[in-house]
Amino acid sequence: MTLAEENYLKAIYHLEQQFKKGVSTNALAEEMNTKASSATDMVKKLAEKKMVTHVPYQGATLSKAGRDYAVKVIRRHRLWEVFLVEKLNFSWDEVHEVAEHLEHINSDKLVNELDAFLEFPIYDPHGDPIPDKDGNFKTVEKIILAKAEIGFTYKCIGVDDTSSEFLKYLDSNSIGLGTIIKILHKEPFDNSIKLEIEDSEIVVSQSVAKNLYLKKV
Amino acid sequence: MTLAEENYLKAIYHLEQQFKKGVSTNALAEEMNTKASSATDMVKKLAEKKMVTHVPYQGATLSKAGRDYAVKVIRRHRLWEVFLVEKLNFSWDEVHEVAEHLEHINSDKLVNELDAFLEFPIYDPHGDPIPDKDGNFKTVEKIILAKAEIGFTYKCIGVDDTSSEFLKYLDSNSIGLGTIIKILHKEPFDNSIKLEIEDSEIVVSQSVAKNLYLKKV
DNA sequence: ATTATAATTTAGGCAAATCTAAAAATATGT
DNA sequence: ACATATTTTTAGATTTGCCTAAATTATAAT
Ligand SMILES: [Mn+2]
Ligand SMILES: [Mn+2]
Ligand SMILES: [Mn+2]
Ligand SMILES: [Mn+2]
Repeated sequence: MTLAEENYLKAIYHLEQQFKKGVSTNALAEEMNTKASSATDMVKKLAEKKMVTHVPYQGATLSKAGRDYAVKVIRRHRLWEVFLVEKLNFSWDEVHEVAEHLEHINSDKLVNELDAFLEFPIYDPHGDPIPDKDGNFKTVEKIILAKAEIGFTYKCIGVDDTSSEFLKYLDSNSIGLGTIIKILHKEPFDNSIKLEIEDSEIVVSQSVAKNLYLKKV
Repeated sequence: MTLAEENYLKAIYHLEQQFKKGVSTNALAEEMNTKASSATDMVKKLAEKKMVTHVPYQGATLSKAGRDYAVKVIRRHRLWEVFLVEKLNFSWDEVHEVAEHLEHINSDKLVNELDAFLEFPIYDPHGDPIPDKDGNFKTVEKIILAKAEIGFTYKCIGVDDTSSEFLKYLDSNSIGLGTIIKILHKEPFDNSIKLEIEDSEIVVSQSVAKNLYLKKV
């Protein structure tokens, strides 16, 4: 598996969560920051390698082998993110880019020893679950802030967007994993939401509301 | 700098130590396990990027920029080797291959934090010096076992060949960094050498004698 | 000083991953 | 149902790093 193939597998995996059907060429191209024609080429290559099934014009779906491989790359990515934060003083907005490269180093001993060194972490710095050596992980029960109910209290347990910009925004508003958030008001006009965080009130936009994962407490 | 370019720069750097003159195309091709025509192509590319100077038919020489870059990659390589041995339970014969990949991840923060996390090590697991953040490192005073003098006592401080086969051979003969070795006899017939190591005597071949670095004690 | 040998470069091609532009298939709206 | 819009695929190029085979240059031997 080449570096590009691994990145495409991961992208297809993530997109399958959203669009339950086959992953469309356009969606894949957008996720990979390439053109649709490039996505088509790669999907055909992955199909030849039995990593995806591809019905022309109907999108791509991961095979068992493809999903297993994607989970393996995701395991590496998230373990390296933990390493960077826990051991090398990276903040959660700095790890993604570097992990994007580290995830492609293919050595079982490396990954499994890293896992042990980190004492088998279950979540990465963004609240995402880390698959174990056999690819198993618990799916996290979570709702998006946009769908939280007024008057209830939630705990922040994850983010969808892991861009540096979004994470720095959260930092500057004292929002992180574990932060307790009470929903005060939802503004129908622009879908913004007023929150209470540690006795102070803030209003967040719709794009924030769609990228923050919560759990009822 | 691409991955291939970085590997070529490192190879040229290492070959410059031996052949003080320009590095020949054939030597470079052999080091890189490619063909001479490929080496020529890459040398021309590196020359365009001002990383080497290339006089056709006369070999390649690193420029200041090229040497600095090579040292940077070597720093990364050796730091990761220390990490693998010190933190992830790798043995000295397992680290090279993985470090060969890790060395290409280009993040100053990553490398400098790793350096600090490892408490600024000076030598890698094979006794090679680790350049600091500014590319400075002490050259190690060392002689090759083949040139050691009969009757004198030495300390093993490095290896030239870092292949798994050679390092495992050393392990099985209780030779490692720091091992004290007395030269008992040099056999002119096949250039083998009889050594005393911790009260036991062993005979090593010429190829071993050319790959072990010693320091008089 | 030629000639033979060895080293190096050039020429032409290939596979991976990308692109633009054009063609084909699917989806949508009235 | 059919024209239009959108999505997807194909066709043809490009770049990187590698190859083989052939031509060129340098080195060694007589
Ligand atoms: Mn990646
Ligand atoms: Mn993450
Ligand atoms: Mn390398
Ligand atoms: Mn080493």
